[in-house]
Formats: sequence, structure tokens, C-alpha cells
Amino acid sequence: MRTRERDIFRKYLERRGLKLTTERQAVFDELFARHEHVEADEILVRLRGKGKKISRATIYRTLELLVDSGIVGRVRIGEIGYRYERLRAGEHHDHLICNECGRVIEFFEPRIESLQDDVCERYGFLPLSHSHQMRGICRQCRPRTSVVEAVASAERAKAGRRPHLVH
Amino acid sequence: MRTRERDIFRKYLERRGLKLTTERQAVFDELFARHEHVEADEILVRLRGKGKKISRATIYRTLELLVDSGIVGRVRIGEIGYRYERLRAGEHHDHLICNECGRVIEFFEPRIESLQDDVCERYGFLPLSHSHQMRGICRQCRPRTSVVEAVASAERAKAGRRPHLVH
DNA sequence: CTGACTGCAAAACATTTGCAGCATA
DNA sequence: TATGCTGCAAATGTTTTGCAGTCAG
Repeated sequence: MRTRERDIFRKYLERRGLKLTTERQAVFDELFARHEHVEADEILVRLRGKGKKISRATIYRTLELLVDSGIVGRVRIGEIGYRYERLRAGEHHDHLICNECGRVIEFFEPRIESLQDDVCERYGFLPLSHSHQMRGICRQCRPRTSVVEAVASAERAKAGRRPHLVH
Repeated sequence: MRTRERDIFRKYLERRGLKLTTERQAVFDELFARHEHVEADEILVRLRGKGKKISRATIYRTLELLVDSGIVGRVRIGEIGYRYERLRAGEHHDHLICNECGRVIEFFEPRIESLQDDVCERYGFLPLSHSHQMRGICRQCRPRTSVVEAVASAERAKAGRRPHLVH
């Protein structure tokens, strides 16, 4: 399975004379095994856990190729470092990130997308990419989190040098 | 000038038994001297340029206090590190970032803000903060940048490990 | 005076890179 | 077989921290 993306990747490599090595396949598989937002190091740990021998450098190098080939996206979700997510061709989404459990919810709101274009036009700005995310408390965590606690949670997140984005 | 923010900061420090040192004042002044999006290191360089003796560690420690006091915002604008910007009470804005010249344009679109709330409601998500930015080519850089070049610019940015956000 | 602050240098982190040996097309 | 790949370890760049001396309230 995941033949479509695998083909894209394979062709991407072929076209520039690169090789589809076992390591590259392993990273690909790990990333496409389930739909998640993974950190580079998580991939290393998971693969090592499965007994595969691979180095951190190769993970990073492969992730760069995957992102470049367009089938994987790189987003800043935590405060530090990046998360990688598989992309479905032509689709696009932004993120809601829970400060409590770290859950990442994807959303797509066409009216926001179109207003973005309006804004760009207003400033004579040619948009090439955008990044939009909201942080807060997700539905699952809300029942056990009052608004007061939510603010405290934001504080905690800040103190712990985790989440918290400006505004 | 900048009495208002200076007072907020002073009170913020007082309330927690912290001290308003010359170094903290210097960082404050540098940040509020003009309205820009500055990197920690830029502040160091500027202050040193003015003959002030201050260490990088103190800059970072002071920036944390300023952000915490609410009068300064910390945003990810470049690919690496943060930028700091003074905030005006109650105001909020998001950013357009030029891949060519690095210029940062602030924008505020109430309809986007309100749609954000809609999205959150839809997912039962309690929003606490958000981060929204678009990358592309600004008005000043567009005349000398065709669309084809713009894409190339995005590529360059990627290769140079600069700009480029996913999507 | 005393607890808070500073500078320095070292540590921490995520990520990148140089290099010598290894393996895929 | 010839590039391109890999792992390793060292380098990077930003931000944080421990510590001993210094200073604001």
C-alpha cells in the first residue's frame, strides 16, 4: 500500500539519479504507516525499536528528500524542532494543537484561505506558502480543564519551554 | 517615552521582587526604540555597538521577562530562532514575511479571527493563542521578481535553509 | 546587607556536515 | 563498477544554565 506516494518518491529519486536504499524505504514506511505528526527523533527510535539499524543523519537526510519531493510536510508544531506529516496530493490543512495532550487536529476552512488571498492582495503581496495554527485545549481535555486551569496550562506550557506561541 | 510599557514592566518586576537593572532597561529601550521584529543577537550587537557592556545570556533572560510581562511578543519568523516585537496592549496582528528581503508586514483581518473561532467551536477546541503567517514576495520585491522567479526564490530559500514553511 | 543579577564559559538541543568505507543501479 | 549512501563523530547555531563575583533596593 501507499503505492501512489511510494511511486512519486521513487520517481523523484530516479529523476535526479538518487537511489532508493533500504534506509530511505524504512523512513518512508514509518512515516506513512499511520497518519501522524512525527519528530525526526521519533522515527529513529521507532525504527531502532524494530531492530533496524539506521543513523540520525540518514533520517534527517531522507526527510529532506521526502519534503522536497512534496509527499511529506514539515511543520513547526512544538516549540522546538519540526514535525513531519504525510501529505495527500492537492490537499492542504492547518493545525489545532492541544497544550494538554499534544494532540494535533487538522482543519481546513476555505473561507480563511480566501481571506488570506484578500489580505495578500491588499498589500500587493504574492503568497507562496503559509503557516497557521491555534493552540489551546482540545475537546477530550476540556472536560477536566476549566478555563482558569486552561490559562494555568498555558503558563505551565510556557514555563516548561513547551508550546505557547505569541498571541 | 514608552512610559506606559515601561511602567508595566517596572510593575511586573516589582510585583515579583525582581530588579530593574541597567541591562534590563537597555534591552527594553532597544526593543521599544523602533517598531521592528528583532532577533536576540541583533539586540546584543546594537547594544554593544552603542558601547554598552552586556552579555548574551542577560539579553535572553531579559527577553523572557519582557515576553512574560506581556509587552513583548516572540514569533518564529525566520526558519531558525525567534524574533521579538513590542506589542501594543489589546492589539493583535499576524505576519506577511517576504522571502526576498525579509521584510515583515503586519496584518489584521477580523474576519479571519472570527472564522478561527468558528473552527475551534466546530472541534470543541478552546483556543488560547494562535500563530498565522504567510510567506511570499512583497510589493517592493515583486516588480523585479516574476512568478517563475518567485518559485525559484522559494526553492532557493529552502535550499539555503532559510524561509519556507510547509504548505 | 542580602537576595537578585551579571558575565562567562560550558551545556543543551535539534540539525547539518566531512569523511572513509559501503552498496545500489 | 562508479556514484551515491551510510554511519560516525565533530561542527553548527541558538538558547539555557551553573557558578562566583557584583549590585540594586
